[in-house]
Amino acid sequence: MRDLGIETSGGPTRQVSDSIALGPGLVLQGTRMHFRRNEEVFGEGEAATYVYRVVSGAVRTIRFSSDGRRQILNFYFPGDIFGLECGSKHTLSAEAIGEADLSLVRRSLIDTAAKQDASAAQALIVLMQRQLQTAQDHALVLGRKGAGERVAAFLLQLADRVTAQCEIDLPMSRADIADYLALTIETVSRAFTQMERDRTIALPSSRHVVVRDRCALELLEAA
Amino acid sequence: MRDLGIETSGGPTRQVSDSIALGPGLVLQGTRMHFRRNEEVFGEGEAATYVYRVVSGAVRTIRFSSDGRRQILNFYFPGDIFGLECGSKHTLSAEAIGEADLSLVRRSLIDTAAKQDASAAQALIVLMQRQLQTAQDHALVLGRKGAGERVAAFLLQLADRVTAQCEIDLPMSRADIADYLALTIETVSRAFTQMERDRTIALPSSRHVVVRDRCALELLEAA
DNA sequence: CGCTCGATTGAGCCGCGTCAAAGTGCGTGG
DNA sequence: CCACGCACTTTGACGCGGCTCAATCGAGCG
Repeated sequence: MRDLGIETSGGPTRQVSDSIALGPGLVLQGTRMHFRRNEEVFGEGEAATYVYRVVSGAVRTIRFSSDGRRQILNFYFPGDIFGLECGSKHTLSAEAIGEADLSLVRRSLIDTAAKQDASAAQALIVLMQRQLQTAQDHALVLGRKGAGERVAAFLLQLADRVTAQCEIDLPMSRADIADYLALTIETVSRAFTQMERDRTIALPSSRHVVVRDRCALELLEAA
Repeated sequence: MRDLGIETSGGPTRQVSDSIALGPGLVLQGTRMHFRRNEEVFGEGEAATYVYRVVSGAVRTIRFSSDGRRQILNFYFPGDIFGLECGSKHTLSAEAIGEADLSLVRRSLIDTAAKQDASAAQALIVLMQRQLQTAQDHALVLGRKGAGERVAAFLLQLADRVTAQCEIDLPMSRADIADYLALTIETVSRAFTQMERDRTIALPSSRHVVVRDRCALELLEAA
């Protein structure tokens, strides 16, 4: 893991105080850090010292299968919390997709808070439950959907997380989408092209998607 | 959900007191219940009133995709705890695979215990973490492995959970295995047959697997 | 003995991966 | 400002792995 720059003040990355809301009335002080494009936040096997909250940008969590192929397990966007998905050691790695600002809180602080405040512990459990739910949804997509349906599900999922419900700015590349959906970049690209042909979406640029017919997309997902 | 038979004493199913260890020195009283083959333990959308521990037999958790295809998310064996994977409502259903004895504990009791005892809350979080880890492993298998590798991974996973490291009694049908691995029964069957031809396993009967060459199995899984 | 349900085996097909070649956008340097 | 290079995306041709459909087999049970 790169130097977190918390003990060493005055590093090149600006450090702004930030906070993570854990429970009602319980807010933990965090340290803000900047990560560059494709920079690793933490790696598989490392000690899980911090929990992270996305302030700006986006983060992907990765695991590699034994033959070296990459599987993206989840994407995290501003407001999302990640890094608590494991015990003492990380079982996956996390990378900034583009330039990203994260807020860090020591796990030890969180554990202490959870011990003293039942509502904090409850909030932690709810966070874990949401993560588990997401992982199971993902398994369902990977197990039971075809290529077009996977891409449709992905777009709908993003659309629900974004303010402008029908304009999606993709922070990630086709390769990232492919590795998340367990497809190839070619298949993802073809799915986008097909949807554009069907007037379901518009693609003003490869990273900008306009949902023109949400119903058609939902129909596609269900297929 | 079927009548839990807890308020109504003297039902047809025998009720034996049992317990669930939540933390060091913290054990919750549970009620033992018997479930028949393919009987539903709880259903998607129902209120999540209980947490369950497998005493004997095996349980599968299920979700259906929008087109009606079944995905098995996990199998639970004696000692395993399930039913805490969601908030107030179940987002999946659970069924007994064969005859099964389960120990039930009210969630309200667990929540109370977690509020009063920090180590209990910690134990809950560890349980959730393990579930999350399992779900992510599953996603990796579904996303990145071929048919033979999936079946190999499945057998190795079972072998590690069973006392006799190389003799596996499968409580579930080929259909269950197929729906867990997101394959068809035919493909699962062919994978078994292939492994038998390669002398990697022996199949004295369709539900009984003998691992003859664990290394070959591990090699297959990694493929 | 014959029925039924689950498992196995075979033949053929189709969706997605693989390989290869353009096409596009953007930053860099002349 | 334009030329170039690089990374990313798109598009096409083709092959293969796993799904579909169908028949057979085997075990448990009335």
